[in-house]
Amino acid sequence: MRSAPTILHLDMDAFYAAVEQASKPSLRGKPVIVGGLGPRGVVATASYEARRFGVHSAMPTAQARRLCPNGAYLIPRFTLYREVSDTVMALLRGLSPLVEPLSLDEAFVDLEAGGVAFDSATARATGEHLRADIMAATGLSGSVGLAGSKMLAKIASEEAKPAGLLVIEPGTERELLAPMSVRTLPGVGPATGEHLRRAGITTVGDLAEAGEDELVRMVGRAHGAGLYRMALGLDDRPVVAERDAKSVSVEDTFDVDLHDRVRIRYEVQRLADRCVGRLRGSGHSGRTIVLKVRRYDFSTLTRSETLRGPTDDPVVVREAAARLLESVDTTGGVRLLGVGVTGLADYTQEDLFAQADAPATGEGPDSGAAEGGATGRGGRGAAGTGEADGPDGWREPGGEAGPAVALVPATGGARGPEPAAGRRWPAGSDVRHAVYGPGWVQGSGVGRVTVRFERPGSAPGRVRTFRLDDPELEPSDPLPLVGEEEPPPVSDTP
DNA sequence: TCTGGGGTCCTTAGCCCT
DNA sequence: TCTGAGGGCTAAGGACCC
Repeated sequence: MRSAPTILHLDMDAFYAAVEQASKPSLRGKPVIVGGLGPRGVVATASYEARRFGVHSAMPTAQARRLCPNGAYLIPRFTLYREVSDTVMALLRGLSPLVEPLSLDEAFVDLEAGGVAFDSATARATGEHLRADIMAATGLSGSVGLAGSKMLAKIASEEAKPAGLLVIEPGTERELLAPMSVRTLPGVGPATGEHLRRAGITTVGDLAEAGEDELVRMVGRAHGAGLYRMALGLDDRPVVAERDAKSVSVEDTFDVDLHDRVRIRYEVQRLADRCVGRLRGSGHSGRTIVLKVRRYDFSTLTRSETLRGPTDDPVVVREAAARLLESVDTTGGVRLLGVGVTGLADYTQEDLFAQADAPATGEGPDSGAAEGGATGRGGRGAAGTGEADGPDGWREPGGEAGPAVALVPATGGARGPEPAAGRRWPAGSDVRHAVYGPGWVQGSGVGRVTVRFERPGSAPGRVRTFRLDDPELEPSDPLPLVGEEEPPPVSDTP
């Protein structure tokens, strides 16, 4: 705990939705919902306009549509979010070498280590400059919290939202925390919150009063002791710039529960390959293979197997995952499958034992192809190709995700034939038309795709509709949010 | 109404070894 | 030599976070 508020927490406001509004002028001031658009999708981020309708993160998209039927529903574009995030993180690293990113839109900064702030006044000035710099560089607003510890800085930025800055002066924290809900504290979710509520503990002040022994008795040793310290405003965790990954995993939820055992086996193999692709991409190998199965009733079970040594061999991971699957009863149906690797080694090493006795397998999906497609099915499935998954797991619109488009029946994944229409146009994805220039897909279906032609710096643009296979229309990369010159006005006739 | 994806950390329990 | 305590490892599940 420091004597000056020199730990800064930055939280970008409704980040994904704000990026979409910045890049699509017609959406500014309108409810925008970014997330999974399939039947089992959930909301990743809702703009503040959408939140007024009661839409919030983690809500099923179907429910959001009922609450806010006129909102714009878009799939996430992680390539763009990552670019914007890189710009923001670079600004933070200009303040201090000690920057700890928590996600694309959040980070801690140790201002003291950067030598830019040693007291309240300089810390506040630094935070205000930062907000202005982020706005200038990205056109987006972020909220800043400043305090003497990470926990308090994070609480401060939450209180400052949206587009604000709050400093918690050391010495005032207990008084400030006391009336707040226990749910304000990091690590207190629905389960712990309910547990505490049943014991009559609803505020941080109640927690402090309960005492450490009582809390340890209620929620366990580590959690109880940590909770008590947080209730007193004590938190001495340092800002850590580099964090080693501890596990790598991939999972898919299917639009329709899978029943066919052959298909389930095939999906597990695909996931194993994707997982290895990610594992190799990160320069790791791992020793423990984990299979995750969520059944029709949402009950989730995991099975794991630890190998003699770390591996990044797709055959080894595939076979381990297949063995684990054999111990799982899937007769009621499966809504999610996942494959993960833990016990990571920070180097890649051949697993000679396993390779020596591992015959290459090539089991295909040739039966059981009639069941539902994954919400975000990857079309390639080859190991080592790398993945376009975002850090929050949403798949990029690479022409594969897009339930806003007429869904093509699953045809057995990597080996299936191309969809009849040839191309898919996920809502929100970037396109370029030979005549009209850059735009984005507003929606598609029944053989047509509707495109709005506008760009980050332009006025709201016009909408046009094309055939799905229009040769003049093609997917394109996102345009930068700021710094692009306004293009000449587009002629109204082709 | 029906609940994503990728992580981390903690707890509990069984087993083996010292 | 037997027994118990305790540590390390593995497996499974749960809570939480963004």
